[in-house]
Amino acid sequence: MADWVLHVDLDQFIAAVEVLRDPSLRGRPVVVGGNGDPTERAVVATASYEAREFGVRSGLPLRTAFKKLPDAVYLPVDHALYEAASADVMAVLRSFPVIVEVMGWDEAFVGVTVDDPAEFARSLQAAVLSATGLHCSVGIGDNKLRAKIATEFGKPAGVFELTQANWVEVMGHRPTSALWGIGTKTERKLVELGLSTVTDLATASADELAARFGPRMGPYFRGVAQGAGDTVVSATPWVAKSRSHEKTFQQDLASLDDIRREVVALAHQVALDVVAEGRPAVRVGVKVRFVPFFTKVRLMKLPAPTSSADELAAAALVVLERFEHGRAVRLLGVRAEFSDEDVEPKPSPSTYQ
DNA sequence: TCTGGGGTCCTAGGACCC
DNA sequence: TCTGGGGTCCTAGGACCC
Repeated sequence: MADWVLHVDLDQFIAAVEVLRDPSLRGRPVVVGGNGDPTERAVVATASYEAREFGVRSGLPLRTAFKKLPDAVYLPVDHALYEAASADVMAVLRSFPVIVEVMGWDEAFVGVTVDDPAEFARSLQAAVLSATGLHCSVGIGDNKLRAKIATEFGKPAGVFELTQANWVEVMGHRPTSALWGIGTKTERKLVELGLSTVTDLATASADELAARFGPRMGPYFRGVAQGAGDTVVSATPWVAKSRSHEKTFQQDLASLDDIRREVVALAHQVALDVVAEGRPAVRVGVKVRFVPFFTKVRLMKLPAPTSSADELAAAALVVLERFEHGRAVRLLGVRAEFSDEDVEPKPSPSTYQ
């Protein structure tokens, strides 16, 4: 028996849940996003595999998707429906003798001690499918990083194992953006340092990386390229460090009065979440995305912690005054942050194996 | 192409204090 | 004299992920 980290990821989760609700959608290109109106300012939340064949994928503006695929089915995002489906899936996972760490609506790490992790992964898939009608892919790893990356190779509905034994063979030649935690920006900076592949990064100088990316991130990136990762799967419930609401306006806001009114409305929404958390906010932030598309954030420590909607709104207005106004606004956001105290410290990236 | 919404973590610089 | 270095708090910005 050995300890394994499994990563369970539901296939095209949102689209799959919509097909369960309306089986007539099966086999058709389905695009979920915004209010379901593809002429609005919004992006694709999930596209079914049929839609992905036409280049429609998560993050694509709905208007662009509509140009590529005018005949697809466009649906609004239905949070409550997906939350319920997600809870059903997590309950199935928890019915096994395992530790389940939920990572979002459609994915979780599963810590398990078994002889044959592939066989166990297939039993998880079968149980999820029979209980919920949803397919999932499972990555098997000797830590979270490898399990998470393995899942991509298992899609759709498959199982893939990635450990120290096959890491270099599978990952060594790939671009660094294939790693979890390295995106396009960091990939580009690494290429500038002459580091194109995972193996390049894994064998790079830790000192040079620290000089370029900082004392923690530099060595952390190198460790990721070596496949190093956290092995601890924890069922401890997630505790929010902040709560926020933001809104993109279908028409840009030009008047300061309108901007103030929307900030107050967002602050009141945030206050509902703060009250629900049962902890007062200690900082308030305001985000403004000006036309054409540049974003600024200002934050303020509150004179005293509060959960009051009026106090949060008043603070948000004070922060709002600190922006340079004059340009039209396409997005506003308000965020409340909670105290770091009383929250368990997370292991820092440098403590990874 | 005309770019959502909700989060987390790291870095860096200035203010302030000793 | 007008120079030093360290620590902490606060804020802005960047990057990444789902």
